[in-house]
Amino acid sequence: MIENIIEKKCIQKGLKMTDQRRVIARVLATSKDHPDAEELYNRTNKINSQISLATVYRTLKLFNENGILEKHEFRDGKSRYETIQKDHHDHLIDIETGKVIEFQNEEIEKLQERIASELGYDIIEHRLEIYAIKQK
Amino acid sequence: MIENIIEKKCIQKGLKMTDQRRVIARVLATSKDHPDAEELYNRTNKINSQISLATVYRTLKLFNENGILEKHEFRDGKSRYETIQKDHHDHLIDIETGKVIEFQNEEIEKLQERIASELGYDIIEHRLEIYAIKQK
DNA sequence: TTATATGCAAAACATTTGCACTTGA
DNA sequence: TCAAGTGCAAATGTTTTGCATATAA
Repeated sequence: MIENIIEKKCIQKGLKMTDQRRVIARVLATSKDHPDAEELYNRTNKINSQISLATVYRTLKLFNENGILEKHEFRDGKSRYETIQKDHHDHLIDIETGKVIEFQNEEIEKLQERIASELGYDIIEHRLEIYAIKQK
Repeated sequence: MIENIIEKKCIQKGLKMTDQRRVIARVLATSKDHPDAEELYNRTNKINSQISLATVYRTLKLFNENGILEKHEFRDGKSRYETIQKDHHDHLIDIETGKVIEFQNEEIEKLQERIASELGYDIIEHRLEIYAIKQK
């Protein structure tokens, strides 16, 4: 009985584990990029062709609502997903190749906290995306 | 002949000034919020009911491509527009009310430049959005 | 057993586009 | 005049949903 980190979280949350969810969880756990729904549909179907696109969408939504996945909307019109990591990071997107690079910067995090606090707010989440091109 | 700043920019860029574009430009120039296409359609139609939603979309795209408008995609599924200001700013979105607060922070800008540079990139644009709730 | 999940196809939603007609310069 | 802009309706692309059937617990 091979379990992955996502499946463990599902069980913790009391989510019913169907074959479809197990496969989607496995694909997500082993994806090191930021796939969209269609791409996940393609990847899961190589393992089990009984998974519909609708189920992929429903499962992504469920996992996102349960704090298992992060949903990103970079500027290409489709949502991309990533398993939630221990350490928060932001993204730099190469607008020529679409490549996504992750980075961390504690100082920026703190500055955001300070800005929100000065405006009388508590941060729920934030989004920092840098769209850039390779230096020539 | 009453002109606004947007209309001036259009003329500078050599864009043909139709009645529709003039009305849309006027509405944008006097909007202090971040309206979406449908909302702009409603506002322009109070002035001239001969403007179609398709033309609003086409004009927003045109203005955006010509550096007249900024297009934002906050997390509500529709694009919002704002005239480009002299000084760059980012946004804090009150997720309970939808209110958008603008803020500036030079330090964050510089940190981003440094991060991109260290990764070998030049920034084309960036997006920093803080989603927050009022402190209790 | 039974509430919940699924597949399928249709619907929803914001946005774009083809085409015939109109208009600004 | 005539290239460019417009209105309308149809098309698009992503995501959601209604409903009948299937399944985990």
